[in-house]
Amino acid sequence: MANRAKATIFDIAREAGVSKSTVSLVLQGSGLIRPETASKVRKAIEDVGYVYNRGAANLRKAHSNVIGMVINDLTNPFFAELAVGMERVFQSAGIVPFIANTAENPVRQEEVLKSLMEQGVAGLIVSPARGTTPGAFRRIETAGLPVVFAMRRLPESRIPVIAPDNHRGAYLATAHLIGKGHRRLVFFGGSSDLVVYHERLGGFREACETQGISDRDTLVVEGETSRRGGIACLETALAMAEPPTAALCFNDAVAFGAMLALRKRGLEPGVDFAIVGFDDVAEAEHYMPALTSVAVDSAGLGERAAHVMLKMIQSRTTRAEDHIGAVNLVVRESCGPDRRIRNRAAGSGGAA
Amino acid sequence: MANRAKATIFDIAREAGVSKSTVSLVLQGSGLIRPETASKVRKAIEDVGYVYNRGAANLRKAHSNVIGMVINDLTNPFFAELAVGMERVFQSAGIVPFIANTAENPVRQEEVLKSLMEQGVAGLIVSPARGTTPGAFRRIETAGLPVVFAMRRLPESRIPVIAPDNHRGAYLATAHLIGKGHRRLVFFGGSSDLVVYHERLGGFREACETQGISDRDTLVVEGETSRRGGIACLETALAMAEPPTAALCFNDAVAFGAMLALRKRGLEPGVDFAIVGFDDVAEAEHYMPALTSVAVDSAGLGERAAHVMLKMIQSRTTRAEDHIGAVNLVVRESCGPDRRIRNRAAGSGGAA
DNA sequence: TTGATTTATTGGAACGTTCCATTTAGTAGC
DNA sequence: GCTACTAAATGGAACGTTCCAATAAATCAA
Repeated sequence: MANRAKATIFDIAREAGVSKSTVSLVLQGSGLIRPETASKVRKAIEDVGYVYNRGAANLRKAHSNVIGMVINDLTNPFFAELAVGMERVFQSAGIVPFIANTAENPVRQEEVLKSLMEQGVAGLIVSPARGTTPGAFRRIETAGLPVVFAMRRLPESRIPVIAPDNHRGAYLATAHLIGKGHRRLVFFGGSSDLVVYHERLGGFREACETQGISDRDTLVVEGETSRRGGIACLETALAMAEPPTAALCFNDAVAFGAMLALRKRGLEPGVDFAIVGFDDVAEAEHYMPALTSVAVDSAGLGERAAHVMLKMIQSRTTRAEDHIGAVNLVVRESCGPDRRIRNRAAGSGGAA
Repeated sequence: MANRAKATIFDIAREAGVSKSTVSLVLQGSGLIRPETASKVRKAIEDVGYVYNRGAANLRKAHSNVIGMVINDLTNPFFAELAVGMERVFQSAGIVPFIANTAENPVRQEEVLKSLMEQGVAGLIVSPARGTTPGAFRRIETAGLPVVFAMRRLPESRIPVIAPDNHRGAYLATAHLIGKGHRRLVFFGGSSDLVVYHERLGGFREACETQGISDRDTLVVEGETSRRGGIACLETALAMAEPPTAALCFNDAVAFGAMLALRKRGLEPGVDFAIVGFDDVAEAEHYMPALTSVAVDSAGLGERAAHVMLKMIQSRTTRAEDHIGAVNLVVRESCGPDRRIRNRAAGSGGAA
């Protein structure tokens, strides 16, 4: 069985006593060949341990069946979820997604994109690394390859974007805190080189304005988007003269960090200080106390992105509509009312 | 710029006024071409927006520069870490790893492996899905493609394995619990269709035997390897007539679940009941209480697996030594001594 | 000057497939 | 028995590279 040199359709042809063209037809599941011939060929394929050479095929065929998925941080379950969502729909479309991780490194991203293109992918779904230069996708665009951005967008690009409604999510969360009676609010974590940051911060600010919280009572503490960053943010905030009583965090990791830091100081999250997260990762529900967070349905967005990509490939276009996914605030235990001014609050739905 | 039909080396050749062979040589960085000619060619490449067709190249070249990484569950940060470790070393070797997720589904795994082979990968690093049939890798083996298993092994396979020393890890953890004075121990989570399960359970059992804990005082509760599974395990264990006082959990997720369930019953993990996890994911350190766990260094194992693969490719072999990675127990706060029999314990290192 | 040697460049065949146009065999109509 | 058609199978060219052997140009030794 299985010679050293790998088998080709010619070997199969010889084995089955037909021509290479017939083998090719069988491989493609053409209805033109007689069933008996087909099964004879299929047996030969099995016997010689043949493996299809897609590279050779793509030389003649219009499009390949692989699409590339470029993710900025696979170790963040939030993005991993996104990838998994995409995979679900591609799988049922007979497309194989290859995932590559850029580890938030634009140089690495460049390499990965290049490699994916050379491999002849039919399309690209990208969650761009922080610090991606505006021109990074020019090559790809001029090559006419369909691309969609997921979760993140680039400042001035015309590439379609699939992302959650960050502004609204932040607005809802902030409004909730204000409704609970909080009057001194802080936004924790993130940094301004991310478009998402501005979107979320924008929602936070709008809610404050709308609901009559003055600028002097809102605070913004930038920081790493990690547990560690959250810890640092909380320390900073509580060191202030008139510290805030509630925080909207850039994401759940920051929120977990903040809660940790509260505990360390003997404060109880949700009682002594209200915390709201963003993304609603699986862990949020199981935390102690369970974290109130803005659910963005990343798997759903992944599916959406995959569908958009499928449609783009099918209609051979490189344009598509943006899709802003609905978000909703999942209220759990991490954000009770402001204890010190409980009486002042007209309070919408106020269990402690 | 950039015509519709994609540019080939012929287009570049015309543009630069040289032959296709010269262009090919430049592309490969051959030292044979005059520097001025080379830069002329490079300019042309830039001008026409050329993208290299690796499929065509692989038709003639011996080996491709992509290796496939097949992961059973990308949403588990533990495996994501593994992937990231591998990526680090491949990157510096000029190899592009494509990651594919099987979502613990053997059928999906089959598809993914097939696709990767068709793509002409140079090798495969696989963390096999639960329930993988013994024959699943026969095709690949007869094709002479180098494969290494990471983290998990298949019952009777000759494919090299890179994995942590599960037995020893479990032994260490169990011995630690016994040293703390616990006499009724339980093993939480996992199921017997995983080789890893038997390894870890084996370490647990050996420690119990060696240290004189009778079979009657040890308990095994199978369950999902998730938070949910951990919750269920704890409920089962505490419902018993003479419940255990300490648990070794199959992995950290199970441990988190168990701690959650303890809290729900008003019991304090680490004080009223000792919990040890396995894997030492990032979260373990930040939990409340911080989780004692067996650190396996998954990123390090990933790097190791990548190195082994590199060596296999280089020496054109399909054999390699197994590598069992060192583990160590990271003691934190989740496993104090048995309160009820504190006096009986000779106790090695016994802060509550 | 001539032949030998080195340096730079080139054309052609090959890689494993698909697709098209053609051939061959089989069936129906008359 | 002939033509007209359909169904099944086939050979050849093409896809975009790499590699090898061959050429052309430049340099050197005598």
